[in-house]
Amino acid sequence: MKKILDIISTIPLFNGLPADQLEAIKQIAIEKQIRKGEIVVSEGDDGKGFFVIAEGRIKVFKVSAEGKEQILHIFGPGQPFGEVPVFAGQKFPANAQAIENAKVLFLPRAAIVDLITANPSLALNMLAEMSRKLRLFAVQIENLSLKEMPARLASYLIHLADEQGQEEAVTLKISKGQLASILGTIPETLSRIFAKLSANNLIRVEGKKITLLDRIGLEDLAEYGKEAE
Amino acid sequence: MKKILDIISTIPLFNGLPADQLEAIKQIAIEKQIRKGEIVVSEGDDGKGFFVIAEGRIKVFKVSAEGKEQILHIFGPGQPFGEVPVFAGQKFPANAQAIENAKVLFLPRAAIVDLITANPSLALNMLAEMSRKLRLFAVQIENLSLKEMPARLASYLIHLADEQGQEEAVTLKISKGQLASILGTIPETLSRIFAKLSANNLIRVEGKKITLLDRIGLEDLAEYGKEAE
DNA sequence: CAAATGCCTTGACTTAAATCAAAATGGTAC
DNA sequence: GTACCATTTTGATTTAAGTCAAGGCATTTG
Repeated sequence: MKKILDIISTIPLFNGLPADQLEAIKQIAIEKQIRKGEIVVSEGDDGKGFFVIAEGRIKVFKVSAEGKEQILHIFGPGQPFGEVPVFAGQKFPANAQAIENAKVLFLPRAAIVDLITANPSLALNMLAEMSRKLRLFAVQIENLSLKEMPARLASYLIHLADEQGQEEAVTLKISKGQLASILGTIPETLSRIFAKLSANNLIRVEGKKITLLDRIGLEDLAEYGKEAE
Repeated sequence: MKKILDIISTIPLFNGLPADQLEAIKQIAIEKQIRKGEIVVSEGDDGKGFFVIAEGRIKVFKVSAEGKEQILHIFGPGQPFGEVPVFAGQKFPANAQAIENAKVLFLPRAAIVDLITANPSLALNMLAEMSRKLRLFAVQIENLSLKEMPARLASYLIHLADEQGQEEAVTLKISKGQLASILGTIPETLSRIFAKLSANNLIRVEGKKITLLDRIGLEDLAEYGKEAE
């Protein structure tokens, strides 16, 4: 159990802020415990501030009329979410739910706007954060619209390997059902795609551990939507 | 043919800036004429600054290995684009091409960062701009992943009606082929969906003029993916 | 240990949308 | 007016992915 100030000082968004400003953030931050499964915000809620995760993970997602879920992001410790309504409009554009027990800091809108006004480096950090999210969304749109499921899964596995700094094996940190929701499909289909890539000797699946047997083949699949000849 | 300063002073992004700062922007802005069809930036290009449109329209899009296009945005006069690499990473995440003869202002990275640092209101305007884009992307992901084509088209038409302040008839400002690319499909499919909605008396299509015959029915279709009983 | 629950996989079938091909339409140039 | 090019529409077919249903596996819980 860390102190709030320790948490705040390690959050990338607040990098470069002088100590007195970190102290100011501590003063305005409201700590909140969230249990696994709990809804943090619902689409359409008024956004009176945004959140930074201290512990645990939060998924941000949309739901269709039939109940199908599309995950937009999964955020972990140190990451902010829910900034959109702070700066434009006022409603949250999606839902957020804890997928683990979590602790978040809530930063009220007015205070944050003041801080950004007073601290150019905070403004630039925030712009960098939103730019990264825009980039990720652009990739997600590309994947959903222009790639078939096998290519999407291959992309995801490569991305995961890079992220984990692994060459040959990656570990899923989420359930396969949630992976399906990230990739824009359903568990049945994902299961079949896993089976297909395994049959083609591109990967080996052992529970949550995925071994990348043929990195080149996966990259071709991710890029061109079919295996190299 | 307007003067640069006139253009700059009417751009929402620069709202609230003092006259001397507008003058400073004018000094750093580089004017560029772009002919219809010309590529402004390609995915992967180094981003040494971003653009603001003075005249004309620019589409921002991704392309698949097979050549299918997904339009992410179409921007018009007064709108900035290409900010992502200014604040995070340095490569453009997508392509941009003029769909009309256009004039853009290019704002070099270093100068813009200085301006934002010096002007909190510019920082907040920029954050608002990026927040709007994030919101639009979230909607686009929702549409691509969770809605079928008829629902997507219905959503788009309603959105267009709101935007144009029209109750009953909207005018497409783009070709149907490009609309298909916005909606994540191909012209053949879009044409069939138009025919289907027409057959169900939800709309009447006369070239680029679409009459919304049954707003309630369209809203139900957009929301639930089927017509009301 | 057995039962129950959640998660994942497999099978048979349906369906929305893409593909391929061709015709129709509309505007522009000569 | 006729020819040409773009764009859009229509038709026949294929295909990727979703649906529905059932079964397997594993983990937790009484």
